[in-house]
Amino acid sequence: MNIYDISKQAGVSIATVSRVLNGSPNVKPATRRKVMDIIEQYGYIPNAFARGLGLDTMNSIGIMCADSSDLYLAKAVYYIETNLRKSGYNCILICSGYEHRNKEEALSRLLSQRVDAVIMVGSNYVEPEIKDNRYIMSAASQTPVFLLNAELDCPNVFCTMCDDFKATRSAAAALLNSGVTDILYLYNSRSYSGMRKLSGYQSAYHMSGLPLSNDLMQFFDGSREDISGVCHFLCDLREQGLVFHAVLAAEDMLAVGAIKYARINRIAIPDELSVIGYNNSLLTACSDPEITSIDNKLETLCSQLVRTCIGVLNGEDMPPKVIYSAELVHKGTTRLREQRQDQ
Amino acid sequence: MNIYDISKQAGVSIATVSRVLNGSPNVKPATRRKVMDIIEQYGYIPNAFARGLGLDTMNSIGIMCADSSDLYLAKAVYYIETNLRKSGYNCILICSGYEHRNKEEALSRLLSQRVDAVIMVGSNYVEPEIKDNRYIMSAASQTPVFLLNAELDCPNVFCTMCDDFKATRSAAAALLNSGVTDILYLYNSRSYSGMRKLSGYQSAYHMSGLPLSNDLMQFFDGSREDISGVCHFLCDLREQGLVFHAVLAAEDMLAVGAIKYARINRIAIPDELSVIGYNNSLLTACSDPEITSIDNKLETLCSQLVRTCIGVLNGEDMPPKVIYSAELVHKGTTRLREQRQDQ
DNA sequence: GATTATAATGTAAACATTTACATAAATGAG
DNA sequence: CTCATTTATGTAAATGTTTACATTATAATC
Repeated sequence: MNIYDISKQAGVSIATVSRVLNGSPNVKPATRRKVMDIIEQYGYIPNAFARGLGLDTMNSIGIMCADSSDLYLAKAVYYIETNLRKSGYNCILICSGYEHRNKEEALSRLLSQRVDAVIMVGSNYVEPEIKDNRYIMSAASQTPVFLLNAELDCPNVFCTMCDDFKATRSAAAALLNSGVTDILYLYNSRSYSGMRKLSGYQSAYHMSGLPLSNDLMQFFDGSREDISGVCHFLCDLREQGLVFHAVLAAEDMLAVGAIKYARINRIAIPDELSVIGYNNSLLTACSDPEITSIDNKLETLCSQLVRTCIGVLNGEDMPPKVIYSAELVHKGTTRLREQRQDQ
Repeated sequence: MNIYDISKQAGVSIATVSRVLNGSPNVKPATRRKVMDIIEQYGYIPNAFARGLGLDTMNSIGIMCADSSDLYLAKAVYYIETNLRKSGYNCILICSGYEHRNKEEALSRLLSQRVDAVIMVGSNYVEPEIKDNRYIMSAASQTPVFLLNAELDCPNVFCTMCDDFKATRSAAAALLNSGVTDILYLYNSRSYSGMRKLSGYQSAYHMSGLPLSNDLMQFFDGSREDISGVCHFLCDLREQGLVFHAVLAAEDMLAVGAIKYARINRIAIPDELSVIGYNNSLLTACSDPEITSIDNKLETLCSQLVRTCIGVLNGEDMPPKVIYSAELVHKGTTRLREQRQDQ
């Protein structure tokens, strides 16, 4: 069943059928009705591949993320897909994993599918080393690339992100202001944005004039689901004599691990230990007490990213970088003085 | 840049270029090398739409799920995508939401994209009423449909599922055996599988000969992220005088809510209240104590589903229904007697 | 009613592949 | 060296749309 069959049945040319199908205004209402009836009657669905060939697009957009089962990334994918679909786009999803080789492969796969755009979800797609981002720049020369939570200065690459530096600095400063001077910074990613967060933390110490020991910056090298691993990691640090009265975590799951650590060691929260997470995800609500966390406005970011994307695809002039501010959401694991808006 | 350009540069016909591209064995090694060189040199990527038109497939498979930001569904999508990609398929993801109308729309959207198969992720796609499943059956007449965690007897529909009935019955029976006779069954979905779980619970009471009050089966009508809503819901029940010494939850988030409820009311877990979740997700590890939960082998289910799918697409004869058994994973919120394997 | 402008429809080319079939080249057997 | 067989390559049709351009029908103007 193709457009010729329909045209024959309806007694019109294929051009007219095509026009009806595409809602062209230049069709006599009676003709439109006649054609529509035949289409309905036969349950005809136009061939999307032929359409793609003719128009050089199937209105599909590639979404890459390292691991869509990650709570945060999954939410991002959800928001992005939902927004794109409203504008008539379909999403091809690829979970690339965290290894460079696989990211590269995933990207080229999307390009060979001739997607209209590529959206890279997650800060892990941009590495601190420029040469590691070549593959993105090269892709961008063919197809516009949109980065969520990452920054890359390159033509045809559009970034939508939160100011992680400022957010982390602000959170650390709030802790320092409240009198906690030994904040353990716990992180699990050395991505561009991971390093920005770390810098924010360091900057808060700088600004306060307090000394910062390297021991207070700890990298947890484990799975993103291994909460008890985080807990043990902290227990080990404590046994090694490290003293800290706050944990500032680069991800909520690390903060959850810190809560467990505190409970095991009978450390009172927030009196003896403050904990701040990052992302303000569902995990913060599972814990008891609920975890103070930095909310980086994922939903806002995603809808802005999609807006930028649609704009670019419509040929509009769009800003290459949009930056939002994150917000510290106060819950039960901190007792901070009035939040100071630091510029 | 198309196949003609390449053929001209390489001094061969387009058929030969096509053969090289598709790894046909009937190409002289020297020719292959020559063509490959030109392809590399020009960075030629074959047009996927034209290929799709010629072959009537773009090797893409539609994945529908209600909400890919749901922890459990996100994991399923991840496993399925990863497995499909290994076999060379791309995934078009649509988050349909939970409403019938939108599910229907999502499905027809996938069909009009001419996917090779549709995978419906989540028990919510099959409703207890047969007429509500017409849209699936109708789709199946065009394209094979694969259901995860749902059951529908219809040609060209293939189900991969866990025996939720047995799993829930078994968990309830274990609680009853351990001496807890007032188990609150807490659920938040009336999907087919949701009702199967409920039946399992009821069956355990039946088998034990104990009476079962309707008040012990409670439907929580709220968001899947509203943990404190669950907590309040339980507090209200308690205030209304409902007595229960165990909560058997149809989803982990409900169990987390139960933990919060217990903490607020200073109810000791597991001594005064046992809690069992469902899915054995990350949430069970966030809670303290960690939550005993029914693990329905999501990873196994997903890889089996994909195996079935690939088999069907390869024209092999595949079983229309594959059922696995779930497993109760004992953690800190129960103290059960030796687990009895009930058939 | 003729002329012009506009609206509706049709024709045919273009999009870039795959593949059945035809043909040419290479290899092997006698 | 010839003929048969296998291997390699080429030709042309088929896939199902969209759309520029051509043509015809309709409406508007005088």
